[in-house]
Amino acid sequence: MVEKLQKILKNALIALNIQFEDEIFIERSRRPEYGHYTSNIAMLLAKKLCRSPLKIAEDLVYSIDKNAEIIDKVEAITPGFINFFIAPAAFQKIVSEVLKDGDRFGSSNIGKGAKAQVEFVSANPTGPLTVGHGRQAVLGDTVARILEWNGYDVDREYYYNDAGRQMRILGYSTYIRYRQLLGFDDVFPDDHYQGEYIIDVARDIKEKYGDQLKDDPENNIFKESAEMAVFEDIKKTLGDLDIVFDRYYNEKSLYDDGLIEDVLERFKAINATYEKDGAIWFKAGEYGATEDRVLWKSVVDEATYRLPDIAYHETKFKRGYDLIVDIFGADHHATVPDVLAGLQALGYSTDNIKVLIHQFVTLTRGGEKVKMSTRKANYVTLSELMDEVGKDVVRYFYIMRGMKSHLNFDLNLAKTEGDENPVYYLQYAHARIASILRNAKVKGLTLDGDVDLSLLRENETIALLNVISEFREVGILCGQALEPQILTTYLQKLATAFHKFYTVHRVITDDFLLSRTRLALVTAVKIVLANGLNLLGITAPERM
RNA sequence: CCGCCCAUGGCUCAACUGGAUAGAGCAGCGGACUUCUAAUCCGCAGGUUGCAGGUUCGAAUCCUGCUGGGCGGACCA
Repeated sequence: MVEKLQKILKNALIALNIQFEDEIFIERSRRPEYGHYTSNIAMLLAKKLCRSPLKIAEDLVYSIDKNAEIIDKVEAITPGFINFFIAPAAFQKIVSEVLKDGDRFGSSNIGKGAKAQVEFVSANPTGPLTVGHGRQAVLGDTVARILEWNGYDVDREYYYNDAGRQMRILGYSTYIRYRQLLGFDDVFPDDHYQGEYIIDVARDIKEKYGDQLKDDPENNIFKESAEMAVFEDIKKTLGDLDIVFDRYYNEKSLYDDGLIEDVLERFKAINATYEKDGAIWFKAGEYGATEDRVLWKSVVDEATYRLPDIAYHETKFKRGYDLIVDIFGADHHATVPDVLAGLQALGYSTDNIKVLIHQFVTLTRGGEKVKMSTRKANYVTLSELMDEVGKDVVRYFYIMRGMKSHLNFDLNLAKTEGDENPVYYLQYAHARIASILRNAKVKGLTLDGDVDLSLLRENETIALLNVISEFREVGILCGQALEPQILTTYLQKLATAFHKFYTVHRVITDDFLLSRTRLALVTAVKIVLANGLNLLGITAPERM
């Protein structure tokens, strides 16, 4: 639709002999009086042509091909908008398009099969995922789904490090729990991991090894068992959210493959490093970052996290990804310029890296903040949240706000099954249609047979068709902006348009032709709702 | 001290390269179920878009300076 209008305007410009190279901007009108689509092109041209925008708009309207079948009416309005009123027939056609494309309706091929990678969660396996990780998990997976929907070949990747200090603490925490289970009255250090899950791991070790390891805190079994248990738990939680990673990338392999050393040597070779205070610094400032950074420590003979981060990101290029999406929490945003600077130093263009930074989550219960501390046992885990409110609500709540906003996750609201909960509003629309289809079937009414789409002409019906036709644009916009929240806003709009239609018009009546035609309409709505919900990883129920 | 993000009705949030009269939901008040699901719909009320300037035909959106909040600025990740 937009393309057609652009073409119509383009022809009008040519007819008036006006030069305009950029893409002609067409947007949905805000109000019904302004028609269905609007262009501000006359106002953009006003300065260049030194003429009143309204005059230009009027000229354009005059030159527009009135015979174009999709247009009912075109108006030029002060201060210079051109408003298009679309012919009902153009909207009505959308029904058959939806029915034809089915679960692919709205998808696009703007990705053209390019390889994309989305890296997210990337939490080290020291404990269960928290509600904080949840936002990133759902955001990342939804972005991945949206990219797939737009024709990208997407890999989901989880990057982790099981070699650091935190992991040693995890191992030692397990060891102490093990000792305690053996009856020793060891004191559990305050700053160690106090979660229940550690005790379970310790119990398993005790069952297998008895007290053989009681004086062997360095034994890898503690760390490895804990890590394995934690990872199983993380994967299960993610699986419950319908999130499956294609790859878990261990930082350690960067060392094993010699990539850390390799990157460092190349930095040195191009003189991008220098020594100061016994440490090796990277001239990040020369490559777009604000400050130089230490790459190799002097106090201990090891790299800082920045070096493996850079080496890791280089593998993404080497592995042939055309689009690289990183999802970070606000607490990691400071590392972004360093990684980008590193890649630039290595000679890569960072244009194809999109870094999405999301703000934090606060959990509230009845208006009161739920406090969270990672090491203490008093945080709410993602899996507990799932148990409490279910996958659909969790996914929806995480995605319904823009990622730049702080997310207020209201447990009470999430738990209500009533009208306050926005998830059910969408699902209810879908279930309601399913119910209509069941009733139709009982009465022997199916889509087999003639329909007359021109019967779809009441205000509520046209409004509904208009929203359906917007779905493709929304999908593409989401794919470009990588902002899933656009989709939730749209689906609310679609559900509203349907509910309004439903209260005014009956689908199943004695008029067979009209009934079958409306049945086609609501089936189309059902398909679009299901496609949208599926993109969000939310189930589209047949009954509620 | 420096950097990034945020501030929109009582609450939670929208607003698509800067567009027309800033929109929803919840909470409040008043209506609509003998008809395909009332988890719905309709109506009323609610706003100086944090403050002060600037840019222009036009600003919630862009720029500058404040105020208030979140997160960072480690040889922690």
